[in-house]
Amino acid sequence: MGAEHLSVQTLRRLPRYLGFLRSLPAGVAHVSATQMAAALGLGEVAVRKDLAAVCNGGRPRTGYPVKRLTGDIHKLLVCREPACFAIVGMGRLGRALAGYPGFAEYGLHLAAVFDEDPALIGSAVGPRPILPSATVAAACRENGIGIGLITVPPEAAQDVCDALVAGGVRVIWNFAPAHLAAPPDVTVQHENMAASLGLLSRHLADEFTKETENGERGKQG
Amino acid sequence: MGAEHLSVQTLRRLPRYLGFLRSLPAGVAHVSATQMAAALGLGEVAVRKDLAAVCNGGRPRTGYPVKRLTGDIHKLLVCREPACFAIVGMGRLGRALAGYPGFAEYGLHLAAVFDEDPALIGSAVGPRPILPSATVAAACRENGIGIGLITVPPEAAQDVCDALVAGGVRVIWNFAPAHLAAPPDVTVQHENMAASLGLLSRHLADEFTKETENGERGKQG
DNA sequence: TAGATTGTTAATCGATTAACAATC
DNA sequence: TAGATTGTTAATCGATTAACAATC
Repeated sequence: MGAEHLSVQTLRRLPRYLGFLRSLPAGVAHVSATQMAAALGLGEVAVRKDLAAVCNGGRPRTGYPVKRLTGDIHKLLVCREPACFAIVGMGRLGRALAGYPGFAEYGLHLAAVFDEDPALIGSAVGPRPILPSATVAAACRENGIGIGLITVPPEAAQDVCDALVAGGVRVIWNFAPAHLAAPPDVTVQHENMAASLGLLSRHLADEFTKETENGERGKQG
Repeated sequence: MGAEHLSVQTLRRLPRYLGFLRSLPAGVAHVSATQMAAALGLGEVAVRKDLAAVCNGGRPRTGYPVKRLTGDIHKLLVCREPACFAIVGMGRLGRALAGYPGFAEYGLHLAAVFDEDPALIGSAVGPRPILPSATVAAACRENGIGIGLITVPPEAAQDVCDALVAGGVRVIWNFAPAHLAAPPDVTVQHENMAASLGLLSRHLADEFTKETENGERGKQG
C-alpha cells in the first residue's frame, strides 16, 4: 500500500523493478534493495526508497518477499480501470506500436487504429480493422478513447491532432516531428526519436571527454 | 555562443524551439521568448533562460533574430562530428526507426542494420543491406559504431547487447522490454513504450481527479 | 550477539519559478 | 519618454544522496 504519491521518476523505475523480479529464478523467495540496485545499475538508496514507498513487506536482514513485492508493484502500475487509446497512422511506426507487447500490463487497451490511405481501410493490423481517418473524432467519442498516438507524416499531424481533440481525447503522444497546437486542457507529449538519440549521442561524447580529461586515470577494468 | 553547459532539460527543449522557428512564415524576422513559450505551451521564464544560454542576439523590445537563433540552436544540436549508430532487429520497430526522419539533423548517421533471420539477410531497408546478427561485433568495430539500438524480441536482447559491447559500442538504446546486463562503462537506456504510455495515462487520470476534486470550479472555457 | 538490511531524517544538488534591474 | 523584453540574481521546489537509528 502507501500509494499516496509516487514521484514521476519512481514511477519510471517501477517497470524495471518488475522486469527484474520476473527474471528471477522461481526458487528465489526474497530480494534486497541492494541486490536490485546492483543488477539494474541504479543507486542503492534510490531503490530502497522506491521499494519502501511501494511495499511494506521489507524486513531487515531478509529483504523483500519477491511474490509480495511483485504483486504490489504490479497493482500500482495497473491500478485504475483500463484506459483506451487509439493510434492514427498505420505506417511502420504505427504498426510497430500497435504490436508492441505489454500494454495490458499497464492497464492500457488499444481500442482503434486509423489511416488515411483508402487502400488500407478495412485491412487488419492484428485483430483490428484499420478505420478511415475521417472517422477519428466520432470513433474516439463513441469508444471513450482518452489517449491518442499520432504516427502520421508531419504535414498531417495537426489535422489528426484537431480530430482527436474534437473526439474528446485529452492526452496526445505525438511521434511526428511537428509542432502541434492544442487547447490548454489537452496534454501533448512530443516524442522525437532522432532528437532523443541525439541526446544519447551527446551523452556518449561528454563521457568520453570526461575520461580523456582524466587521462584515463582511475579506470578499473 | 556560450555553450558552456546546458542542462539535459534545456537540450530536450531545443529541438522543439527549432521546430517552431522553422514553422514560422518567411517574413517573420524576430521572435520573443514570450511568443515561443505561448506557442509551445512552456513556461515563459524557462524559455527565456534557455534562449539566453544558447544565443546572445536577444534585444529588449525586439526579441531574437529568427535566422541567428535558428542557426545557433542548430549548431548546438549537431556540433560534434557525426556519430555512427546501428540498429539490430529489422522487425516493424527496427524498420520504423531506420526510416525515421531527421537523424542527420542531430549529427547522427545510421551505419548498419542487422537481423537474425537468414531470409532477410541481403534484402535492403532503404539504401542499406540487412547484415547477419552474427557479424554485429565485427561490423561495429570496423565502422566505428558507438551507439546501438536493440529492437529484437526480449529473449534475444541480451545476446545482442553482448555482441554490441564486444564490438565497442558504448551507448545502447534498448527497445526490448528486457533487463540487460552490461559493463558499467556502457550506458544502457531502456525504452518501454508500453510503460511510457502507462505513465501518460496515469497523468490523465491524475489530472481528471484534480479537476473533479475542484468541482470543475475555476475552469475558463 | 553481530551484522546486514530496512526505513527515516537531514543535506545536497539541479532545475524551475519568481522578482527585478538593465536596455533598446 | 514609456513600455516591452531581455538577462540576472535570489527563492522555491523536487529529487537524489548521505547519514544514522531501528530491527530482525
